[in-house]
Amino acid sequence: MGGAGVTAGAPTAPVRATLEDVARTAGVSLATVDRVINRREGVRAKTVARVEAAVAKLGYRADVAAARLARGQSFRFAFVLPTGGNSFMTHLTEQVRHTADWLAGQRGFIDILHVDVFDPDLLAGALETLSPAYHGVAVIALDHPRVRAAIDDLTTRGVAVVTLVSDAPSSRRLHYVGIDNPAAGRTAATLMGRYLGGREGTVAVIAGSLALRDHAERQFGFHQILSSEYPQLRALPPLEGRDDSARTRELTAALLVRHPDLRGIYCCGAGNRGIADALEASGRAREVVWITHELTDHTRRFLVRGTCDAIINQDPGHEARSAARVLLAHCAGEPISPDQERIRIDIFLRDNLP
Amino acid sequence: MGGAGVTAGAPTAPVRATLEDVARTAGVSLATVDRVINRREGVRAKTVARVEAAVAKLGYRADVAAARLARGQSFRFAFVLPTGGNSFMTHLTEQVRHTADWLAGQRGFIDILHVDVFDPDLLAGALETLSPAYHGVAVIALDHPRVRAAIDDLTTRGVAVVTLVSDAPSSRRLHYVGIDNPAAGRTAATLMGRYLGGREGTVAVIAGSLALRDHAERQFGFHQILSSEYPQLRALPPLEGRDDSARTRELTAALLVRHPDLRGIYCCGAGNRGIADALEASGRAREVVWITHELTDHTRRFLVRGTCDAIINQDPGHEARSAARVLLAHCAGEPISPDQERIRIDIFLRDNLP
DNA sequence: CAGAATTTCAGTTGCGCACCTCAAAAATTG
DNA sequence: CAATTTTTGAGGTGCGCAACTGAAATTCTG
Repeated sequence: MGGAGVTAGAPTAPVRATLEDVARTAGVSLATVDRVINRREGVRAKTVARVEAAVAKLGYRADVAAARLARGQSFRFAFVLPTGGNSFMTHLTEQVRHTADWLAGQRGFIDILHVDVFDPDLLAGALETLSPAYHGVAVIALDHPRVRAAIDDLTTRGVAVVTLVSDAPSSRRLHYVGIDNPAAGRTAATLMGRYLGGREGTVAVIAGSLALRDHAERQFGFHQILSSEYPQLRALPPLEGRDDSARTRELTAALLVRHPDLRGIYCCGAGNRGIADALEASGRAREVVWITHELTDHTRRFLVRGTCDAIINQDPGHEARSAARVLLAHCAGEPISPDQERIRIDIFLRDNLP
Repeated sequence: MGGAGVTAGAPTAPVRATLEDVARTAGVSLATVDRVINRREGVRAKTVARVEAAVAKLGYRADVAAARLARGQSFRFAFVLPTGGNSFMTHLTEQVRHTADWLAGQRGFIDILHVDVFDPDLLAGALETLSPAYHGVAVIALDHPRVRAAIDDLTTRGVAVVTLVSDAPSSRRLHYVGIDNPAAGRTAATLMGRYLGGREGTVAVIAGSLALRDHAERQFGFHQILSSEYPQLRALPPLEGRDDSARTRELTAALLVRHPDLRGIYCCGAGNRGIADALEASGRAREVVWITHELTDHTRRFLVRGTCDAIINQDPGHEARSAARVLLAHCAGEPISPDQERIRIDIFLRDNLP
């Protein structure tokens, strides 16, 4: 703007135009402006135009605080989270609790329901018997016909459903809050391939369960890139550690014995303590590249110690807030800004830990 | 909670406790509750305790919409951004504009002032002549005595100052919104070292200007890790490309000629088009590991094409929103949640691009 | 052209809170 | 005990908007 590259004069008037200002300059009453603004019917086209001109002229923008207060509506959301669960789920639950705290100031209320989300019948049952008082539901979904049906049913009943962390893509859910899992797997593969330079050898993949859509998708993405871009690395068939440390330790220990040329391990689920134990016990922790998911107290320690080489992460805080924002915006008929709601695939090395 | 792992009964009452509810259960008047809530004086300790007990019992939380409306205060913030500038700065400016849009609904108003932020005198001058009508300022700082003095002066006058992207650590700014630059440099070095496996060779560092604190810090962090962890890689003294593509192309071309054993380039500033051009012209784009900063349309293309190997990024959208949130929270006397305001060091590979 | 049906508009209320005033009540002091 | 100070109550106002009520203006009908 200004000549010398500096424009530090007095700011433009900080006063907001109110509905009344609009009414006055349009020469109509408050009520008429309200009808135009909120798209109620019963206003002549000519009057609408007059009001809209006034709105444009004054740069009127509704005060969201006043609008919310006047509307006086409040919303109830249910977050369906796993019972028990691993560190990541514990973090997520905690973040949902924080989000609930914040939302309580915004006329939004979150109830956390704990369900065994890995059992399709239990999960579907929980969704089916959900109180009709809820305006929205966030659920760690399972891509299973019964669950899908339950989600579709809720949607039909007018309840907004967002899937959280794990999606049910073919359902009629409103939105998915979580990462692109195949892309996360590809990211891990690229990192693995580059870290291993041109070396030949074997790479193992350990999942919690391939019945879980997110684990399967990560594994798929990983294999896709590894086989096409790094043919000198031989990927073993994926193992299932059931997200259990003890079992994962055994699997890892067996791998290390059976494959002296083991160069890398990609863990696309939980049970990381087992992997760390086995790797450290074998004495090959530094030479084997281990890439895993989710930043927790444990994985952070393994990364700092050098046992783990990279962590692919999704930010549970962001996910919890995003789910709440999407639900609230949908129920209040407000728009959302897509790129604020996109959950990124974080890569953490020892050096960029938050 | 529930026996079968499912607790999907009727939610607790969705009604919010109001100030009046608190007054009634505490057996005092609205005015007294107000005095307690807003920490006004003139209330006996015993009465304070009674009110606080009622607040706790009812789980009372002020309705932020109503509070904001009643308070009726509004805030003006100035964002001091560079004139012209590179892609990153253009993105940032756009994101600040979006943020301004959002903030306008929250009784916050942002004016964007364009200044040549690389000239300490101009920048300090702009800060000094800033209208006193502003409650807060976000500025891309320069770590220079005059700028520092200007910031301290604003702070003394009661204006909240946050530094954005580039800090002035020794000033009395309220908060720094940006990444840990030495850590970003270390991250680049680790990636470089790992990507190059055990190979020997030369690594070049290109900065915009080492007089810029962020560039210097990145370069420092990079060298630190490279020399201590990857001694087989020889880091050349940093070059200054002045964030200019043409000049950076020449520098890069000269590097490629002079150092046949050049294995990697770390660019901790702008001017990436020059690097890409020179690398692609030399035919060594695939063998030289190039790591750079800031995800833009250009760097994204270089990454997808394989010319660039990794991008260290700070999210300008997050930074703009965070600066606005911090300023607003400070002025309104509200708390901020630190881990939501922490700007992460993103690593982007071809596979996890947003 | 009267009367009915419809469209268009103005006026009013209240959301929950902050902030203010003034007077009454209680506690403290000499 | 009276005089003084401290604490509390009652009440009001207004923030900007949504939503409702009822009346006036317009159009339609026979």
